[in-house]
Amino acid sequence: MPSRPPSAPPSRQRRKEARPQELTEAALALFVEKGYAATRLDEIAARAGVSKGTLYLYFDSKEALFKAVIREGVIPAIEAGEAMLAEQLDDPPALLAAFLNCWWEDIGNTALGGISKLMMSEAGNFPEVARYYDEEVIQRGLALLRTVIQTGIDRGMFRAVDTRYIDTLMIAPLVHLAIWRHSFATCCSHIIDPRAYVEAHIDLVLNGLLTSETRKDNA
Amino acid sequence: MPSRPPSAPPSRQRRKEARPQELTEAALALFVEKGYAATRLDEIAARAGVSKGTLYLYFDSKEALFKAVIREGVIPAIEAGEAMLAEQLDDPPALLAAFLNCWWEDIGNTALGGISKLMMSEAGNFPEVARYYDEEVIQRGLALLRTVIQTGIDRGMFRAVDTRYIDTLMIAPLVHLAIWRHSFATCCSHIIDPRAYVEAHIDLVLNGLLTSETRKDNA
DNA sequence: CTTTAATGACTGACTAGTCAGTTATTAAAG
DNA sequence: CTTTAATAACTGACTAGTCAGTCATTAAAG
Repeated sequence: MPSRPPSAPPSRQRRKEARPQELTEAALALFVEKGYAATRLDEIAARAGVSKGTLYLYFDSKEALFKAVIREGVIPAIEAGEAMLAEQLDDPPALLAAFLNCWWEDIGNTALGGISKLMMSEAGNFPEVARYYDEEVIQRGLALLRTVIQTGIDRGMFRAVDTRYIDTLMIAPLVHLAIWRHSFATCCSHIIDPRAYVEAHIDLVLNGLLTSETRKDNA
Repeated sequence: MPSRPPSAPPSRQRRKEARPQELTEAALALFVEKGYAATRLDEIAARAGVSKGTLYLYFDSKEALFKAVIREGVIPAIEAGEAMLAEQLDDPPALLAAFLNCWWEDIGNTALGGISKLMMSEAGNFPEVARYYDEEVIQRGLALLRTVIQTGIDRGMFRAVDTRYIDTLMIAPLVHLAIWRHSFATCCSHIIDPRAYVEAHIDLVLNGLLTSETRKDNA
């Protein structure tokens, strides 16, 4: 065994840098699958390829690990949402469709979709985390949606619907699908094609929002 | 101890008849609030006003209790759904609106709404129960919805939308609200007015389904 | 290059506490 | 007295969290 590789350490067992993320990833998967209380720390450690003791080198407690899982998973979600905000508001219907499509592709269809289920399940057991999640993720995301729809209404392209809950109504079927895939989908046959589902949803709500003048009927 | 009270036993401690339901009610409330694994049998028994030992007189195990909670809660749901089927199909739009309203009032807004959350959370841990619930509740309910919508399409009142997931899309926002009220609603301010929410949903999807000829625009 | 010392990531056996499930006992009802 | 609903103390399995020790790696010394 001569000289060490110049730059990259080849296959080490020590991964101080990577460990926390490996652990939170493993924890997320298991928390989503089995729930917080039913997941043992030994399992999480094993899935991450370390021992339970190692887990405690990076996280003070099971609860601290849970919080880290949420916070770490949520930061990309916020960033993804804010990135979408950067788009122009020139064409509200197209922007709404794009927003819903992107939400599914970048959030619902990724590990973040599992966080939706996890938070719904555990909100009651972790009120502080739930409040954080509500304020930093849900309310922010809904505000983006509301802006798009309000613009559409202001420009006379969308009907003057009740705007109090229209944002929630837009996203609910997508969240529902994300949750479904982490619950019943794992044990029941009834398979859903996400693409077709999202497309059908967008078709439905766009036609529900558009005024009779703006919509191009296909009936 | 002379003669007993003529008709009603006044205040007994023994309630063989009523116990099972009292226990499943208590269990449902706690399972929904905290999740299955995080709920202790002592708590359930205490909430039902008995000791843990008594619980074992009526249910063999925690899992058996869980199954009883679901089965007992689900029977009324099936019956309520089937009752709605009995209605005529004369006016699909009105029937769809009635169905969604009734679902919220009779299911989402009752203890059954909690079962939605519970099953979503625990489906992975109880695959057999999930399959039972899927077949006996979800699929049956969706079939009813699909019938209504298909009739509307056949009669030219609804657009010829993709019917594969339209049933799920109709009910998803209501299930979402039911789950929300048993999760984030318990710890986050953001209050939702169910009536207005359901009404806004019906308005949106009816306008999304109706053809341009049939819909009366309010824009 | 080889040896020695130091480091710290990692381990797994252990402790303390929790909780599902059991059972010996009590007491009410017939 | 017998039967049965109910209890409360008990047990054993399981798991969150701890800690004394291991070992791969690095760096200094010879």
